[in-house]
Amino acid sequence: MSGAREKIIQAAMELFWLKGYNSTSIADLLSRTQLNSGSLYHVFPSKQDVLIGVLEAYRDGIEQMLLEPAWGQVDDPIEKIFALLNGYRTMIVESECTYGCPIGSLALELHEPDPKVRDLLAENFENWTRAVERCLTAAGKRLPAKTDKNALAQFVLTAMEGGVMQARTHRDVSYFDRAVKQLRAHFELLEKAAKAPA
Amino acid sequence: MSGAREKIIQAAMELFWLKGYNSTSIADLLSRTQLNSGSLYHVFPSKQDVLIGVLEAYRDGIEQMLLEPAWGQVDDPIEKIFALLNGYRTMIVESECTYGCPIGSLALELHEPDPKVRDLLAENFENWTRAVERCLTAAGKRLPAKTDKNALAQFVLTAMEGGVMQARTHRDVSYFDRAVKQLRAHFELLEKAAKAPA
DNA sequence: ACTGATCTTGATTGATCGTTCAAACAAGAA
DNA sequence: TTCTTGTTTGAACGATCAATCAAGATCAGT
Repeated sequence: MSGAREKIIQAAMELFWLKGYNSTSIADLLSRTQLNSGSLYHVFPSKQDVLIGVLEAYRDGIEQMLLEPAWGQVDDPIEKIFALLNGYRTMIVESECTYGCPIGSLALELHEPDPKVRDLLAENFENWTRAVERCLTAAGKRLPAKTDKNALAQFVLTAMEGGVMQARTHRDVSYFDRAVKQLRAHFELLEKAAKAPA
Repeated sequence: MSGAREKIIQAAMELFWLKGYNSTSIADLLSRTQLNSGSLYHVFPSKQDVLIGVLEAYRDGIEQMLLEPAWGQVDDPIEKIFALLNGYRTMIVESECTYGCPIGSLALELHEPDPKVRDLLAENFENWTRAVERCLTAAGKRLPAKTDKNALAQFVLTAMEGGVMQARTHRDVSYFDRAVKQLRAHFELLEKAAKAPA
């Protein structure tokens, strides 16, 4: 019964997010968790296994860590999507525009990831878009019938990742806000098109 | 008259793109350029100065490296935008879906960049969006008069970066294609709205 | 040929990296 | 007690990192 694994995962989630994977050393993890190297390597055979643990934690925690907080008091399915984006906006502001999506940052930092790692990154993205896609399906006839909901859900992720990237690069939330505003405009055009079909 | 500087920049552009900044060692640069460490440090005081040189090279080369090749035989201003995106598509395919935007990858990899580095990253993004914005301006009345052309240009970058990120994560161009398709749909809705104002 | 500035050589530095492992420790079963 | 099994300790390892620098080479100007 050692809480070592949880302690390490928690510290690694924060450090990988703050400094990235390559720039986080085992020594960083040890000093943060107050463990010895042997204990860490008893639980995780290698640094990459810590990364895998972190990605699994994000994957398994998307509901309670991300969706539930954002959707607390939102019912409208399309507003749920923008509530989710607004959750990211909050994190950007709270971090003084240094926030980066943990998954997106890792996806770009790791240039030749192990298949297992790449699969977990993809799985995280998929769970995210699937959640958005459920909202789109719930929106029903407010969107044109021919709408490719999977592609549109991916587009929401695209807008989020691109917006986060630019906001951090410029250290200015307004870059994120403009991306969301454009996405909002796109949704309004879609809703208008659904009402008055050509 | 030493071509050392150019040799290093060229090698660094490729290596930073392939492996990232942190994972590219000075030794990598030396073996690639067949130089000795002293020569490199004679030209660049530190590794970060190599990065700065690379970012300046991207900034100064955007016309001939990126825009001219993509716009060779395209006149229509809106098609120019999609020709630019198609250029990225080509690079994704040619790299077997390992392509990452050099600037975007660096922007996410460097978590606490020197102000000079951050400014250069931002400058690169700005030049890119400015080029797109010129296309939007050239499109004139095909877009609604109230269109925020700066925000829309940023949105094109957003779509590109997000699409590239997902295509690489999934090792599948179709993720990029879907992002472009959604952007295309957005432009078509805008053009339609411009013709028949509410 | 001489001088001074510029550039190159490559062995070397100290720090830090991920990882290992023999030894010590803890706790339950026999 | 004694044996077993699981866990922790932390010094140490070899590799690699960015960076240094005294010494030598090269070149232009005189």
